[in-house]
Amino acid sequence: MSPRPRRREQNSNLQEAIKETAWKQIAEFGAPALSLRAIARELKITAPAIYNYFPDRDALVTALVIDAFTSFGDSQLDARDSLPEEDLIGRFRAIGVAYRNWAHAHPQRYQLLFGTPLPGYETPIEEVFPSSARSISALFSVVEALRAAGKMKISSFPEVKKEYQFHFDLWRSQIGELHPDSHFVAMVIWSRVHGIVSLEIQGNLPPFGKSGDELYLFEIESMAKQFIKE
Amino acid sequence: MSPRPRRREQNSNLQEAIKETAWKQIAEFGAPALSLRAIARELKITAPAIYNYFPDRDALVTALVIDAFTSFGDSQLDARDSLPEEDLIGRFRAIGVAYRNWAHAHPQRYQLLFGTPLPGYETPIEEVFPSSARSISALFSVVEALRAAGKMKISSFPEVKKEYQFHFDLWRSQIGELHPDSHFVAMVIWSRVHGIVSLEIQGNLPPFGKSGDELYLFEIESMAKQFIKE
DNA sequence: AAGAATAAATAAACACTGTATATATACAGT
DNA sequence: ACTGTATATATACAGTGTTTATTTATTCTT
Repeated sequence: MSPRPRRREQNSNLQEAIKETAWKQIAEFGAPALSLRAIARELKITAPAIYNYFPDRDALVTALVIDAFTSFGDSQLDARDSLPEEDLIGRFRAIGVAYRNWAHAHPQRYQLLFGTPLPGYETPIEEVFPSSARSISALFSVVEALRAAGKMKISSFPEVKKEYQFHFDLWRSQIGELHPDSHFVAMVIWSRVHGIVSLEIQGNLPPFGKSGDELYLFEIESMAKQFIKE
Repeated sequence: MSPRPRRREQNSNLQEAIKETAWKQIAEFGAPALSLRAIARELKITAPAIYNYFPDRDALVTALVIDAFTSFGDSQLDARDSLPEEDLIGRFRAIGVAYRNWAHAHPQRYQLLFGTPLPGYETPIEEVFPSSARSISALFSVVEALRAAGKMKISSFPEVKKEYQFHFDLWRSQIGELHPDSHFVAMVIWSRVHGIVSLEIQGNLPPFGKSGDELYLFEIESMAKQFIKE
C-alpha cells in the first residue's frame, strides 16, 4: 500500500539517543514540557517507536531521574573524596559547595529530582532509591564519621518516628551503619541546603553578597558551628 | 439546527464556581493535572465558556495562586497577631508553627506557590507580588521589630547583591522600611523553614520525633538561639 | 542458502488537552 | 416590542500519550 518502515542506518542505540534529546528538551523548555512526540520529531522517528525502548512516558522519566541522581551523586562523592579522610570539616564544606554548584549548573535536573513531580508522574521509590540514596550518602557518611570521631555537638536530637522506622532501615541497607543522631543531623543539613537552593533556583531568593553565594556560605558555616566541635 | 445555549439557572457567579472546582481537582489530583475541560465537565458547562471569565488557563492559575497566597498570608498574620506586640519571640515561634501547619493542611496549594511551576506556566510576578509579599510580611515585620528593639544577634551579614537592589526596593515598597540585616535574616529563616516543609511534603523527609514535628521545632529553636538575644 | 521467527518501525486511530472562531440564545435597556 | 450585549454553545484545529494492526528488516534455524 505505502512504504511503512524504514531502514535505521545510523544511530544504533536509540535508547541513549532518546534520553539525550529528552535532556536537551528539558534543559530548553523545562521538565514538565517533556513530550514523547517532540522527542520523536527531533529524532525523525514516530512516537510509538519509543515504546520499543520505554514502556511508557513515566518509564522514560524514571530513567532520566536515575541518570540525574547518578550524575548528582558522582559530583557529591567526588567532592567528598577531593579531601583527605581526616579533614572531615573540609569534606563537609566541599560537599555543601558541590551541592549548590551542581544545582545551579543543572537547575532543570535539580527540579526533576527534588521539585514537584511532573503531571501524573509518581516517582517509583523502590526503583529510584539506590541512586538517590547513593547521592546523599556522601553527606551521611561524613556526618557519621564526625559523630564516630566524637566531633559532633550532641544536643538531645529527636529520633525518627517509630512508624517510619522502615525508612530508617532502608537508608542503613544502602549506606551502612548509621547512628540516629547522624541521621537527624544529616537531614537537618540537607533541609537547610535544599531550602536555599530551591528558592534560589525558583527565583524567590535574590543573590546575597558580592559573589551571590555568601548567604549560602553563611549557612554552611552556621551548620559547622552548630553541629561540629572545634 | 440544535439547541445551543441553555438557561443558567442556579449558580449566578461562575467565576467563583470555576475556582472552587479547580481547587477541588487540585486537592484530588494535584496542581499540574488541572484541566479546563475537566472543570467544565464537572460544572456541566462547555470548556470555552470558561473563557468568558478567564482569558486563558494561565489567568485562572494566577487567580488561584493569588487566592492561595491570600489564604496563606491570612494564616501568617493571624498567627503573628495572636500574641501581644511585645512578645516578639512568641510571635516568631507562632509564625513558624503556622507556616508548617498551613503547608500540611494544604500541601497542593503549597506546591503551587513554592514548588515547580506548572507545565508552561510562568508566574507573573508584578501581578502576584502584592499577595505574595503580604504573606511573608508577617515574618519580615517580626524580624525587623526584633532588630529595631536591639534584640537581634548581628554577625556581619552579607547584603543583597547590587544588581538585585530593585528586588530589595520592591520588598520595601510593599512592607515598609527594612534594614538589610533584617532582610538577610528573614531570608535565612524562610529558606530553612521552606527546606524542611518542602521535603516533608514531597515525602523525602520522614517524621522525626514522637509527634512528627520535633525536627521542625528543633529548627525553630535553633534559629531563635542563633538570631535572637536572651 | 532458503525459509521461518523475531524485532523494530510505521500508519492509523482513540481519547484526551488548551484554544480560536463563528453562532445562537437569554437577558437588559430603551 | 425591539435592539444590543453578554454568555454559552458547536465546531474545529493542533497538540498530547497510548493502542492496535501492519509491514519491513534482521536474525535464527534448518
